[in-house]
Amino acid sequence: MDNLEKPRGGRPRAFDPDRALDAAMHLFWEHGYEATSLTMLREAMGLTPPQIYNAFTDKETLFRKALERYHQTEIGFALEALSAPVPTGEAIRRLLLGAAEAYSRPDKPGGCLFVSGALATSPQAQTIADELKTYRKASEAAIAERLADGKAAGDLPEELSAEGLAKYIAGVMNGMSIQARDGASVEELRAFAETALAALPVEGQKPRA
Amino acid sequence: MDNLEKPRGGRPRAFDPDRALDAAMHLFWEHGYEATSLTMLREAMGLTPPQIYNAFTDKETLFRKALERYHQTEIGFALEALSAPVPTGEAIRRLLLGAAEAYSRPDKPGGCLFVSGALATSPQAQTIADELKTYRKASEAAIAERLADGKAAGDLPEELSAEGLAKYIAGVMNGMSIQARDGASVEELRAFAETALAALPVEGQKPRA
DNA sequence: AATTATCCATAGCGATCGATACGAAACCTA
DNA sequence: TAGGTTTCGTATCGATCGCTATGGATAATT
Repeated sequence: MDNLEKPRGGRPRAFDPDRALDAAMHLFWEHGYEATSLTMLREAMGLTPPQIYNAFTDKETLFRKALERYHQTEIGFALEALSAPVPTGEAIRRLLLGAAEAYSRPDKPGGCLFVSGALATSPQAQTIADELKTYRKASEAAIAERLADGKAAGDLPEELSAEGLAKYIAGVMNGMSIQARDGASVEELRAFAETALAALPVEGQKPRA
Repeated sequence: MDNLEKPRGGRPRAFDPDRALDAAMHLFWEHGYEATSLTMLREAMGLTPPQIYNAFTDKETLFRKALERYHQTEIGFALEALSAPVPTGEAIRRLLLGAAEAYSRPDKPGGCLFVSGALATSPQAQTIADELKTYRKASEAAIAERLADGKAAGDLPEELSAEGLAKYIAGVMNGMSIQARDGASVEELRAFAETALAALPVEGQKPRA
């Protein structure tokens, strides 16, 4: 962490890098990497260009740090759901319902930054698109691992493909992200999640109905 | 259609507008609206800027015509599936399996133009993003209508929400679009579709297995 | 052949993009 | 207090963005 190891001397920063990064993250979340201009970042972060470049190197590095911050502050529900000591079906249920909440917060941009941050880009930003794909693939892999554990625990049928089902669950979350961006409410996303859960090969502890 | 009513006189076009529009469509499909520059369009369409602007007015109009062309030439499977004289479950099945094919053609960009064309944009391109959202909402509405017909025909339980299930199916297709963009094969997308179909409240005519 | 209309190619428009040069200001160490 | 280091604010940089002015070329119409 750069902002922890103050080397020595020099004029102190006149702003809080974490607050600035937070503003940048929300802007990237809303408009994506390429469509977010330095002018927009300047206004949202309340900084001058040299302040931004001195603290975050360049736009690409700023975006990557925004990704890290998003991962740490906005989608903890995922790791929580996948690591909770509950049956596999319940874990996936918490994952999808958590996404329903996280993708439709009123004070946040809709959907997931990992999806809307850079889906279609210019050739110059291909590395950014690849980075986001890596994040999405990592999520999918984490789900697959949880499902494999579920198979080992007897929660899921032995003949099931953990990778295949993980692709479905990750894809459902991506679809929820698009629906959220189209204005779906948290209730609609929850209903979406419940419907998606019906496809799981587990004896669903159905919602109280 | 402008290209049908030749008014009279004048020097004839030295290019085929439909071929040029096709090249533009594929470029927008791959890179999205904003990230596709006029330079890229020039090279792909084999035209000079004045030729493009004379034939298609401006970049935004060109994109809108590309959307129409995409709708007409690339996703006929959807209307076909929804209007086929088959039970509702089979219609949705054809819809999702058709999407699996259409989103992973080797000679085409992955996914759906209506999703990747403009998901996160600059404020200047908000109208374009809204236009794409309108297309997505229209697809969802078409599915909801087919589901309502299915309820009337007794294919689906009466207490089911056609709109809610349509949101799920449309969202699943959006999710498949993202997965296709991440390199999912047609087989993986078909498996995705089959899993998603298991959530439908119909006696599934399961795949021959 | 003369007129009119449309398209072609060359060149370049103003605006915005991401990123910086510069020198003054503000802190620490010695 | 002097030296060293970092950030500050101001003013831009060259490149690319979408787009167009201009004038010659090629057709149908009269």
